[in-house]
Amino acid sequence: MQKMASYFKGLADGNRLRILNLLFHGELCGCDIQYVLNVSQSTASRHLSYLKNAGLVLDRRAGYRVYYRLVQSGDPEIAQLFEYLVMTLSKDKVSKADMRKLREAIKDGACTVSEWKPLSGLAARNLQTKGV
Amino acid sequence: MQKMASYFKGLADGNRLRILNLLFHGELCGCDIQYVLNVSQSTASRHLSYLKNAGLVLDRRAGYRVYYRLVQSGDPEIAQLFEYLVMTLSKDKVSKADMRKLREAIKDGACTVSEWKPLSGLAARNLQTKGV
DNA sequence: CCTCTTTATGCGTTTACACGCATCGACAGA
DNA sequence: TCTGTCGATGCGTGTAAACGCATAAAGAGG
Repeated sequence: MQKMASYFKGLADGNRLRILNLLFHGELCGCDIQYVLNVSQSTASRHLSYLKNAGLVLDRRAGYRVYYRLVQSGDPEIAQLFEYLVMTLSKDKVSKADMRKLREAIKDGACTVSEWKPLSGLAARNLQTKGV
Repeated sequence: MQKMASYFKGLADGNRLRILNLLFHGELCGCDIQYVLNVSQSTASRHLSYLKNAGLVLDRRAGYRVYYRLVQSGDPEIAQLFEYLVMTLSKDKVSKADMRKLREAIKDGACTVSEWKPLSGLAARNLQTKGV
């Protein structure tokens, strides 16, 4: 019961739902998530922290990046929850826009799924985000 | 997206999950919910309020009681969410205990589903709850 | 060692819960 | 109208969350 509440606490925020929606696409590093959501770095990091603590997301360090991924169905309850989320979020307007933005970013050289071209599009995008 | 987050906010608390679990049984008045959860009256009332505002629960006044029920699938997203909850909560230890307590209460004369025996077991239970 | 990129965290501010106590308001029945 | 039962709400307290800014920490690569 407390575990269930913890899962739902993790989902009880628009930004975190957007993050999960992106992670259904696959493993992502923090900077790409920050870029798509267009929030401050600390906000992105903290939301990822909450998702980890809620037991919904795992992370993995690779160099100076950290890659985040969904917990892989240790729990049947989580697996079914993710099924529900995929089904529901896929119809959402914001989710669709985020996915488009993510695909664009990947095409331009984001650092997804460990096969990133280092420091190509990313640095430029960060400058852009900061309005420089 | 914001609507989804609102639903999950409604579910992000153990007591509210317990309430929803009870409401899967059917319409219930506030006093019975308070009795089963064994929380203060204000706590029960406020949680019911949150569930209403989250768009998960409806209420109906009948005399000096208010009956609460689940929103009936106006939204396919809610219907599927409830399906998930029924499936998941039914396996939970606390949920099972609550359901047992509710059935006992109904047998003893609680005011469920509009066919209540007025003021029989209920007043006694309230005194009991208050430790008198 | 120094610098750059990425991520985590301390700080302050604001808002939202969570809880019980006490009280008010709504209603039914005498 | 008076009383009893229910439910909502104002109040105070304590905790947690959300956000950005600034800074530290981790790692890569000169």
